[in-house]
Amino acid sequence: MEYNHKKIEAKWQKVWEKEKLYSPDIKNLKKKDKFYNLWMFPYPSAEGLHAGHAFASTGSDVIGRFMRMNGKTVFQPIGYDSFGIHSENYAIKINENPKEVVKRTTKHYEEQMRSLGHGYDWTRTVTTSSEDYYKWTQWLFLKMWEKGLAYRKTAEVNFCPSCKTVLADEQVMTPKQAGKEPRSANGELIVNNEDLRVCERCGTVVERKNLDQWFFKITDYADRLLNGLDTINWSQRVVTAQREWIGKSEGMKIDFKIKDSDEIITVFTTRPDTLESVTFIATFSDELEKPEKSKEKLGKFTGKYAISPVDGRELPIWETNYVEKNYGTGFVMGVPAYDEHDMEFAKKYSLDILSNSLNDKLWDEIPKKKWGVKHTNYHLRDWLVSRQRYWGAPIPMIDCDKCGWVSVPEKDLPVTLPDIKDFKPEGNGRGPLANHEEFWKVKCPNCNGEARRETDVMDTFVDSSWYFLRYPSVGSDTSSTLLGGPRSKNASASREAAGISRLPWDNDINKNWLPVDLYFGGAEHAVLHLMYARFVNMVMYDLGLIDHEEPFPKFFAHGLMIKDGAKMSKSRGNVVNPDIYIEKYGADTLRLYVMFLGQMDGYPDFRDSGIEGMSRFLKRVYKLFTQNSISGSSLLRVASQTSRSASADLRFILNKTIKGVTEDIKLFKYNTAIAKIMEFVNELAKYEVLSTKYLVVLAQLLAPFTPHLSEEVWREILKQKGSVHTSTWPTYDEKYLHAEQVEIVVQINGKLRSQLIVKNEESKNKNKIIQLAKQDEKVAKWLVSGRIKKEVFIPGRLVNFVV
RNA sequence: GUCGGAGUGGCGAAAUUGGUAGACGCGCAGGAUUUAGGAUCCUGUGGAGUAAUCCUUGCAGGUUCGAUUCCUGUCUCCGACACCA
Repeated sequence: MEYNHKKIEAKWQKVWEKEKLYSPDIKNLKKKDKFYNLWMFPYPSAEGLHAGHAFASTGSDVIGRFMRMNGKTVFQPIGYDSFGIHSENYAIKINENPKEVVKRTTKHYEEQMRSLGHGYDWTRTVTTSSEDYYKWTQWLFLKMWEKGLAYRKTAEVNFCPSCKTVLADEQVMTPKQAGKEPRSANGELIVNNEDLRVCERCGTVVERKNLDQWFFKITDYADRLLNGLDTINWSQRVVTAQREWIGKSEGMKIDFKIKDSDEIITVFTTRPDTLESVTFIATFSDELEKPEKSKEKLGKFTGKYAISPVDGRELPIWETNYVEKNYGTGFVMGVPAYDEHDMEFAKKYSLDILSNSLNDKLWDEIPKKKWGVKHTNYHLRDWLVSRQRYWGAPIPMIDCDKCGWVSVPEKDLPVTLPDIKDFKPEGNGRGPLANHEEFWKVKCPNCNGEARRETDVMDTFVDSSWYFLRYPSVGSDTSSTLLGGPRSKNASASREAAGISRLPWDNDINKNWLPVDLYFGGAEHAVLHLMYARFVNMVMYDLGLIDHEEPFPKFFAHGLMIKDGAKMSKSRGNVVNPDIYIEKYGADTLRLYVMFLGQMDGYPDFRDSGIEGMSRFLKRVYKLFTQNSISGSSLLRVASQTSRSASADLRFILNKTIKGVTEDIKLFKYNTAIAKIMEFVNELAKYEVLSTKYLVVLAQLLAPFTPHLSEEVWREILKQKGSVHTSTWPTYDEKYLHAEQVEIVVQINGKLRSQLIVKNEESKNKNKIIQLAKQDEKVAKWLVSGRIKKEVFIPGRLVNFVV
């Protein structure tokens, strides 16, 4: 019997779907039994999934299957982050409407993800660009507005000249961080400059523009976002990244009077204890050249002086290129003696340098004498959410000459994104919808007067900030019931008509299923999606709409797959298409291979020769099952060994393997878990006839990694009841965890000289072992020349003679 | 610059209260089978040496009976933040 992966995989994928194996009964649940297993949903790109996605998503699937076999009710949903710039940019490139493109790409993604054999609940998917989803994204905006967390202001913002839209601070990074070659506005490559700030999506150098934009007040949540980090179990590097992005620094705002004027300027400092050594005041300048790395500091004296509140000294005020306009107050007190930047500047412009001793008392004195107040400053800025693009959720706001900005009433949602042909961004500061009067010309919901609808759409990261709250309720008729209200569809429809407040999720369902038990995803979202989602979740919590403050108590940051020494990307041409390998070797082989490559949080390099080895392994495994068709007895006939007590040996190996594999999976150490399964298989292969119990366990241990093959042998060969995936994970017995015989290492001066094979019980007997060791030929040779100064004995492990 | 993480065979990697370095796999070599190739199976495989033995976890030291593991210094690579006051 040959291992026919195509037949086996297609067969069980159908059966599982028919049996609803991965669609839990969402409403009947004991909370302690649930396991909400979430993988960051992908945006459906035109190229389709690559092997890197397979690596990450399989890592998530393995733990889901493991938890299911450990008695949990597992809910593992999947969806598409299909709204936004990433999808739209591609549509523009091929000159097609994004709506049409997304239809195609999501279909392709679904086929690919199904072919990988992941245990997704396909009855509950989410597509952020569908109307029944984005109306709730708009609803979210309304909640932000009602709570005073959405506001409009003119600010200097980042503008991508290629994407022709503004970007949030988090979406602007160095080319390296973005993984892009930097380009100028006209598309030319820029070489040798690591310090540029580019668009996260396209790598184009961003411009700064003063524009009127919509923001979410995430800074109101800075402290809670920071403190919450202590309560969650996340990969350390992500916590650190988020902490640094929030960038809390505690200090003071201190006022300085300006000489011969009523004006007052305020500086922010974290070192009020240096106040007595201030010699100048520095501020930003719009004219001076923006600094680049190691560029020298420039300054221009303003002619004005500030007065030191401590001693009345006159401090020259300088415009400089090293003070940030958008950080603190825009004014810095120059303390050359205690700050290297100030020192550099002071030296260059021959400013005074004063090094009075530090004065800790100033922390109390300054507020007392009303010179200043305690102040905490954050690096985090408010989240700029408007985009001058087409492919996103229209911002549900209306601008009325009489009433000002008025929100669209909830009952009027969604504000439907119209089908238009001219969806390309123009870069004039307004989105494509601004060209469509039929879209923006509306009556004011307040006064019924002439008004204009907002024509910007929302940032993609708003779409993805709440999708995990939606999944469990998808497909339930109750998904849009009143908060705590009756569940009947009619009742909810009539209330909907009446415009009564509703929720995007079923509250009863969400109470049971949230928060997410394990969130699996890439670390590149540390300060983007992961922070936005926490923020939105906290707002929902404050509104009393959910009852958990942190959406992801546990987050695992997986690594990134590498090919030929570089991150997979289309531009490098090193993208590995999993379809080819699934076709040739099967999903199980691919899954097992990518899990075996290296650590889940590492950077494994994909190789063709490696997957062939894995294919050989699975063929051997399959053969092991088909050849050993059931002895029924627990006795073994040994094929290639003349071993003493084969049955006891195998029992020891069995228990050791179960223990090791179980512990490794819990720690996401899939590579070593698989290595242990391989050792087990190598051991089993030595026997001609095997008791079923070993094969049953083998099928189970493999099940999270190779779900199809395991199911095939479980049901068809081992004739077990039900699915292997709902079977109970094997347990081990401590009493079988010691081998009959153990090896004792004998060292002379710490160097390995011999090994003794002894009975397990004897291995802990110091006198006996030392005596045996001394008698050993190889050891004796080393002992003749010297006198034993010391004998070190580690029970069951080693003897070391110091001579 | 600051703060993290890492450096182990030809390759991907294992190994932590300090106790056989290189598990598992790839690759390679030899053999069996085959008309041949492929596939499969068996054996070997860190380096040097006929061997005894010596050397080997980036480098240099230290602690210890014993160090990939702990300490000091140093180099390299990767990541986060970066003129943040």
